[in-house]
Parts: sequence; structure tokens; C-alpha cells
Amino acid sequence: MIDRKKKMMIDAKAKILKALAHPTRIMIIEKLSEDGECCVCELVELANADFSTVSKHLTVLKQAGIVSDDKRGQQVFYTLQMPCAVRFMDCLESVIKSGVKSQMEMLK
Amino acid sequence: MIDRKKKMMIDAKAKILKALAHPTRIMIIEKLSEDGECCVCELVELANADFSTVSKHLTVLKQAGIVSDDKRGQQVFYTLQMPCAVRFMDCLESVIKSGVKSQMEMLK
DNA sequence: CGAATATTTGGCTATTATACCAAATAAGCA
DNA sequence: TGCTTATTTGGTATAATAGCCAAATATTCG
Repeated sequence: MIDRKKKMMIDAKAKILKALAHPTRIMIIEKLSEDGECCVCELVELANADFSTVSKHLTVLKQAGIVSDDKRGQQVFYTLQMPCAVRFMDCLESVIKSGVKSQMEMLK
Repeated sequence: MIDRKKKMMIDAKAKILKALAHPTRIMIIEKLSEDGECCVCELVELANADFSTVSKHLTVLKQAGIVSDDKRGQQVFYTLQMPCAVRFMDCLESVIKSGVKSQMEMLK
């Protein structure tokens, strides 16, 4: 069994991970990491999806504390607030690449 | 726009993140990290869920390359294969804790 | 003020995930 | 062989997600 405090921590982690677990949101995060803050319209172009769709993805990221927003004029600019998310993505990238490599080894 | 290779990498990352993004699976991963390999029955006890439910969670983790399994006798033992996942969980833990702290600051 | 632009919200549908139960499979033992 | 234990698989009901369109909101500018 597991105590309540631990359970809450696990649920909090799950919430963040769920927010990260979507291709469009990953693209957004990586873009924000590379370019710094972006307005929604830039991210719409990147994601090649509906404006409303991207806006909803950004809401998910914001509610998980992964990005923050700042309205200036008509535009809203989003900024990455969780650098360790990107570090983890990079780690995943090397895991995936080495996985592919070892799969290719098996095929020999 | 984004090229096909990049898109595939992003989808692969999303797949792994999706596999991580469930409280029961997080519990399993942390347990495997602390205790080393475990049989399914130990994880059932931990998760306080149906045997079949836990088994399906383990299948998700295995298909994402996060754990591996080894059948010995009647039991199947699962082992964590992605240590950086746990490192990221730890990072999340400190992000969550500092978030709670800064929220409490705001309440003062 | 009224039009134009940027973004969010509401509503709907289609797809996907989750949990449990029951049944199937597999291994070890009497 | 037949029984028990450990685990997986199939079926199904329910809930959560994702995407698009249309409408609402907010801001700037003429």
C-alpha cells in the first residue's frame, strides 16, 4: 500500500507527464526551448493545425505548469517554464536512437 | 513545417511519454527502480488493482521499451530498462515541490 | 464607433484509454 | 494426469482526449 502524500505526488507527476505526451505539445515545447517565447500564431504555423486546437494544447501545457503566458497587445506569448522537460526529451532521443540501433543489430 | 524524420522522432517520444503518463505505471516504475526486478504479483499488491489491470499496464511499459520481462517458472519478472525515466521523475518531484512552495509564497 | 486581427471557448463527434470480470494459457506439483 | 498458482487475453462499459467549426472576447487602428 501507499500513503496519501505519496499518492498525491504520483498523481502530480502523472498530470505533467500526460501534458507532455502528445506530438503537437512536444513540438511546441521543443520550439519554445530553441527559440524562446513564441506567440500562438507561430506555433499554429509549426503545428499545421487549427488555431483553436493549438490554443487548447497550450492550455493543457499551462495548467501543468510547463509553460507560462504573457499577453502583450493582441498577441499572447508563451514561454517554457520547465527546462528539465527538454532535457528529458533529449535523453529519450538517445534512448530511441540506441534502441533502433540495437534492433538493427538483431536483424543482422 | 517539419520533415518526416523529425516527425517520427517526435512520435516516438510521445509514445514513451504516454506510456509513462499514468499513476499506476509511475508507481510501478519507481518500485522497479528502488527494488530492482519484481514479479507481477508484487506489483499487483503495490497498485491495489486487478491482476489483469496491472498486467496490461506492464504490457504498455514493455511495448514502449521502458521495462523488460523474464519468465522464470510460473512467475514473470519485470526490470526497468530506462533509468533516465526515473531521473526525470525525480526532477519532476522537485519542480512540483518548488511549485507548491511558490504558491504558498503567493498566499502570504 | 466599426472593422480587422489574435486568441479562447463551447459544442459536437470520433477515437483512444482504462478498469473489471471471465476465460485462456502455462508451469509446477501431487 | 489433474490441480493449483501466476499471468495474459478477450470482451465490454465508461470515461477521457483530440480535432474541427462556429461563436465569443479582446485589442488595435482607421
